[in-house]
Amino acid sequence: MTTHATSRTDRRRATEARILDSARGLFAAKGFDRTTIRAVAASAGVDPALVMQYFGSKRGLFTQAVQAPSSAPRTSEGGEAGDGEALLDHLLVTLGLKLGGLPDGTLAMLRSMLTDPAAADHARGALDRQIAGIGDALSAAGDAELRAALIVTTMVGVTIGHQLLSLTTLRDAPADRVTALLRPALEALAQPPG
Amino acid sequence: MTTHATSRTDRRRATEARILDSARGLFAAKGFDRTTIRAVAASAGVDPALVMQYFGSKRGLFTQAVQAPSSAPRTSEGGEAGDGEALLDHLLVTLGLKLGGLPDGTLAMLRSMLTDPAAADHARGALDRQIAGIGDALSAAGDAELRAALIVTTMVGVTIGHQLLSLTTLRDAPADRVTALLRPALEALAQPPG
DNA sequence: GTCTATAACATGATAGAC
DNA sequence: GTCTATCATGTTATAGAC
Repeated sequence: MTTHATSRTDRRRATEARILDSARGLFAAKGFDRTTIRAVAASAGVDPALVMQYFGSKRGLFTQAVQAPSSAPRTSEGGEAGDGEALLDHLLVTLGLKLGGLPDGTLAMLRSMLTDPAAADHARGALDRQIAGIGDALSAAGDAELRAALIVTTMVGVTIGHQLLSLTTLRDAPADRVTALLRPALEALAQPPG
Repeated sequence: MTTHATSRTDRRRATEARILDSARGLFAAKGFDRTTIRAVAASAGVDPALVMQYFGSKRGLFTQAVQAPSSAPRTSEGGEAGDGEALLDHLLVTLGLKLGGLPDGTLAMLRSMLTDPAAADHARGALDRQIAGIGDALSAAGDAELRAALIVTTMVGVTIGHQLLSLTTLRDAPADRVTALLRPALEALAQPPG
């Protein structure tokens, strides 16, 4: 009778994943401070102490939850090759996906980054890296990195307005219309001044 | 001996203002959740109970703190007249001021709006109103309001990246260079597509 | 291995002495 | 009017029973 279809460590991994899913969802919806271990445990159907046993602390749970691979598309952390035109296409496609719905891990970080210093550090690092990558691709003239920063912050602003604030005008606008209107603006930022 | 230079109600108003100033600063720096009544009272040099006596609740304190006139320039909640060109100038000047330093009341709202539902409602209302105003000024073709929303969210994103996240590239960039680079992008958003 | 019980602490709010 | 003392609650985290 020791041959079960699900071994002990399998079950352990399963509940661990269930806890991480619940945590991601709650962190994304309410942010770090307002998400309690109790609520995560209840949502996952386990005891609060078990969450602590597995992840050590609330911060550890948050870190693992936002970094976990989960089952969602990556957020373009890969090759930033090609010329400016291809780069813009890539950015707009990425933004289109973002507007369609961001993975909970990213939402959790976005929501917490203004009030939780650790999340702020994490977000700052990720955005700075993205800015550096785009800045390299825009290496044409001076101010390339500053222009890259404005491109990134623009997309962050639109994403926040749409996903986290639900601004009425943005909420029910089709994603492709948003990207179409945004394209000339990003092109202007991608081009060197003068 | 009843003729003091500062009457009783004068002193009351003075300490009330001091409490509001401390609250604004802390709410701006740490957000609603992580700002405690005790910390506000300590910063203002009064007893925590006095803060409750004056403002009833933490929420009441927050509301009065962010809405208080304070001694800072208004955030362009006034006449949105003129043609598109003048509007853009106005927006860029406003953004330039924002980059120079936002009033604590506005910072407090920006910082808390992603995690505190009440602050989110307040911010959504203010931004929706601003979008409607700009949308009227852009009444040229269709999508005017959506383009206005993108203009506003762009500025919000840049402001957050600069003031709240301190993205390294944006932090030490001169404000006038930022506005100069941003102008063509906002112009592109202000113009009807086609 | 899992959960009950509780420790240890911080917070917002209240009541009552001075 | 101002502050001391406290309540009631909710939090993370720990120890020990099952």
